[in-house]
Amino acid sequence: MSKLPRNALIEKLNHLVALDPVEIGILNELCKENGYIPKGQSLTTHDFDSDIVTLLHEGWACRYKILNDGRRQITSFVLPGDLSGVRACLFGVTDYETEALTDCSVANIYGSDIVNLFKDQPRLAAAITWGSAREEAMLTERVVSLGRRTAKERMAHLFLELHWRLESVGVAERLAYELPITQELIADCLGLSIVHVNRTLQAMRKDKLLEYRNGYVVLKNSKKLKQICSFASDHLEGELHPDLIDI
Amino acid sequence: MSKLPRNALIEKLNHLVALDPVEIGILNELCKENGYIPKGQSLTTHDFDSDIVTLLHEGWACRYKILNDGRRQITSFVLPGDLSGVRACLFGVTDYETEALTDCSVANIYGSDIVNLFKDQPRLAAAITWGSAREEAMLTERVVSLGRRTAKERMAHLFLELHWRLESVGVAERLAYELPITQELIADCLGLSIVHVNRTLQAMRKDKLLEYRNGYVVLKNSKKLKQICSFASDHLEGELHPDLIDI
DNA sequence: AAAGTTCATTAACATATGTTAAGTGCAATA
DNA sequence: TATTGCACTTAACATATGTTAATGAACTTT
Repeated sequence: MSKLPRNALIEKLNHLVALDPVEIGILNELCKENGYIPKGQSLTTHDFDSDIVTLLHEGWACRYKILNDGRRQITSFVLPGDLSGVRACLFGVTDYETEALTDCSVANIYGSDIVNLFKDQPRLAAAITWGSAREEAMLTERVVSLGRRTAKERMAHLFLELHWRLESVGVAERLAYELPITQELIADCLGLSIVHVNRTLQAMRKDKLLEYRNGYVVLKNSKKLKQICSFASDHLEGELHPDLIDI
Repeated sequence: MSKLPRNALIEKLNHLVALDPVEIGILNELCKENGYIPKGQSLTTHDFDSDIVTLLHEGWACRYKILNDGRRQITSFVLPGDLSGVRACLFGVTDYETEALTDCSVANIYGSDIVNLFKDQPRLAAAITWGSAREEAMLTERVVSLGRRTAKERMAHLFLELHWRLESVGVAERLAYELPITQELIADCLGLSIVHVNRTLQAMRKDKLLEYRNGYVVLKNSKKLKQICSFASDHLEGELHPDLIDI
């Protein structure tokens, strides 16, 4: 048996439920088929026909929508341990495009295997549902940012959220991480212009809040950053309902 | 046996899966216990202790977050047929407050009954998951609005979305509906100031796009409204994965 | 090494939207 | 009938952020 790639999904779900060896085996079995997606390529599946859910092992992707005149809004970043295409798989609809921002190594999971979890493995199904719930929580936070936070606050929040997420799958250092994207992408995520992202970033540099150069972020003063945007991560934690723990 | 209230949840889920009589029976059984929540009261449950999921039969509520200096962002409106507190029930966390905007009639559902659906009724569990997925889709759309749409476009989108949702549970006329909320709430939903909401609203009135007076909305030119914000509802539809249909 | 790309940076200027504040109308209450 | 209060409206003014455009730095390609 060949060596398994480090499976960030398992690591992530393990925060929620203590997975038993059988469940870990099932997940590893699901993720058997590895794939590679070059930077720039689409990950979107639109219906049941291409019945594949993608698990990101390594790399970055993003979900976005484009308005008819070209304005783009990034709705979320897809990081290691995240699944892409669950909704398309379960319900045959997608409402956004997904694109690889770097070269990505992935696992291709058969949609029907995910579906079968719902029939046979309620604990794992619940854990995956929890992944979706966490994404909903992050979307909620993004709504708050875009609706009511200033540019600086949005920025602080994004950088902290990314750090938190990367840390929870073991891809960040204590106060730093690689951010392999352009300022234009940050702008499209935060609902700002690229020029204003640059301005804001420099102001934050000057204030010794963070460094961000050459695709590498250092949180210089994470306490202050958290104050600025009242960052909280507790709602991204969570635990399984008692009745679902023992099955 | 007393007469059951019209159950908007069943109506909504029925759009996704053709529920069989047994399933309808199960849902009605879940929703047996009726309740009443006066305007202004909180609906939020924060943990497993108050293990209750609320189904809104009649009335309006909203989810929101408040920043430390008082800025408020409404993240979603809760309409008849919507469940409140599913995430708190399954995972013991909430990340927003929920408040009744009008007097509400509800059903109180035991959280553990919802949990049991995951164990015993995969189709119903999937249908409820689909409800969450739909909410995620609406959140995504709100992110796009707040990030990249102008005030007028946001407004058009909100009014169309509300109409679409109310229609899908049979609470709207063909081109009109009751909107029992203030302009301040609309502002907090669209990330605008109350003054600018008023300005925009009047401009849209003058352009014969819509009427909105005395808590009653009339879409005067819904075709134009849809053009303005490129409104689409297909991603709110959806169907169940073939493998889940026959169980 | 020259030419072309892409991304970051800066400056000057434009504008959509926010803020403050005053006034109107209506419904609830006394 | 007077009074209060809340939501809506309007106007004058303020500002955070957008737009356009030019420049520089680092890479790639030829």
